Amino acid sequence: MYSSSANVSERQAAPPSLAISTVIFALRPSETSGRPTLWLPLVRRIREPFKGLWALPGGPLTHSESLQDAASRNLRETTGLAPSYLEQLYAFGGLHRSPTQRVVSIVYWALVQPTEAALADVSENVRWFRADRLGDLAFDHNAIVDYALWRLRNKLAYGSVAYHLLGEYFTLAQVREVYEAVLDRELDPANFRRQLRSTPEIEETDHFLQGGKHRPPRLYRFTGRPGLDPDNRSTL
Amino acid sequence: MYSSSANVSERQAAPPSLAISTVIFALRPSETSGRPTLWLPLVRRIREPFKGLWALPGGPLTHSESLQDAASRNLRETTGLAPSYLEQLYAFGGLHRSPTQRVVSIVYWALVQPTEAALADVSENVRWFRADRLGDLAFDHNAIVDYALWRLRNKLAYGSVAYHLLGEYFTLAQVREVYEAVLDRELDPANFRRQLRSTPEIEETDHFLQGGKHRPPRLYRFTGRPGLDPDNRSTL
DNA sequence: TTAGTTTTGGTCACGATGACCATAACTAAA
DNA sequence: TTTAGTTATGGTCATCGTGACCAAAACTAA
Repeated sequence: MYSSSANVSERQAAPPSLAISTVIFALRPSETSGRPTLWLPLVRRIREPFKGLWALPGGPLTHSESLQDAASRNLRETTGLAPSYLEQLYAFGGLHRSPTQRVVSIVYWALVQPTEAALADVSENVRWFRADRLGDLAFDHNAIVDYALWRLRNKLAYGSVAYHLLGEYFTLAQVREVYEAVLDRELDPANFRRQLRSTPEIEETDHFLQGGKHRPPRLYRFTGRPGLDPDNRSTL
Repeated sequence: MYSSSANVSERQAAPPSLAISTVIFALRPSETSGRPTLWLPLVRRIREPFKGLWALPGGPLTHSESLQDAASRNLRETTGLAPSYLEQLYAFGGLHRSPTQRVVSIVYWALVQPTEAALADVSENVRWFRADRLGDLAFDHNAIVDYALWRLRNKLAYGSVAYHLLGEYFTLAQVREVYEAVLDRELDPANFRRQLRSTPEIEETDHFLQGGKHRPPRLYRFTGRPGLDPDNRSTL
């Protein structure tokens, strides 16, 4: 995907190549505490440059698909996942991102629900990592993940994006755990509850989560629509 | 720039071409009311497609420059302007943006100060338009400008971007006029003043604006730095 | 029956905000 | 020189959202 058989002079003349990558977030229980934590899938590079290192899923842009379609396809092909949320993150085009070739990467970020994430393909060259323990990645992918995390935290604090990391029905405590995992700080249950109950996009249901160890919490559902990206504006 | 001499089959095989465009905002006094208003420069297309229509300044990405450098150069070449603020807006990659060729445009948006804007080149093929009276533009550039306006309003309400549309020294009323022009609603002078005086990035000076018709207002200056784009993170 | 934990509802002080009033300070006209 | 007009500036007041905190309700497990 990033490789080329052209020689140096031909590369100088050729336009920068265009690639699509995606940062995919999902919640998984921590091995230690069991509390939900942010994870993301990476693929191992099987060619130079950075052969053997882990990298974001990505690939070239096919001629017949839009940017968002390319990101969605890429996500499906590498991990078998269908995202519940997909948004463009940034176009990275620094001159020395790849040592062998000038590459401009248009990066998307996605959220997948835990039921989906459980079905994700895992193989020798595809593995999930905790978002806060990635190690050194190929290219500038560490900086890209950092920026994606920054965006996720922003969207979480401001917008209504947490529900795309959960199933259709959820308890308020589950939403709170998402916030606590992403923002990395504890939130007061009563105050958090008050805020969510004042947002019209959160709908109370008549069902309760059974089987817990304590008082059964009420189940809620999210009735809002995603934001207003240029890609998604046609549907409004 | 968007043209190609390749035939249909060659275009199918070729990768999508990559272009940089910029949405450039500046304040100019309205012809009618004299109050500051948002304007932006457009260039007339001299080739098909959309020959004769107005379009955003743009061009191809040179091999030896970063995305931001390309946007900056493009801005300078078409309008002679140096921006005081420059940020990536979005990568537009719909399949049918151009009828003759698949083009992916990475769009930046910029703010220029009024002293700069007064020096801007104007010619037969470069003209300034009021942002709210553009008419039909080439390609999907109307949608791009709409999105840029949305971003500008967001950054204005949240971040500290208004000062890049003003000179080094400004009165609080001038800042308020920027907000009123961009957000298109009147703001209470006393309340607006209270807010600005509570932001540490606004510094009071010992000078006053002379020559007005009424009580001379105090001059302030902005001491903050722009945000934290991926492009600008290295400088932090 | 009791202890332990979570869910849920409530109070309170505080800061930010919008609506509104009043005075200060300057220009321009009378 | 006086006066009217306009902006700049300072202030009050009610309201709302928020964080800190308390307490009862509801369920499980011992």
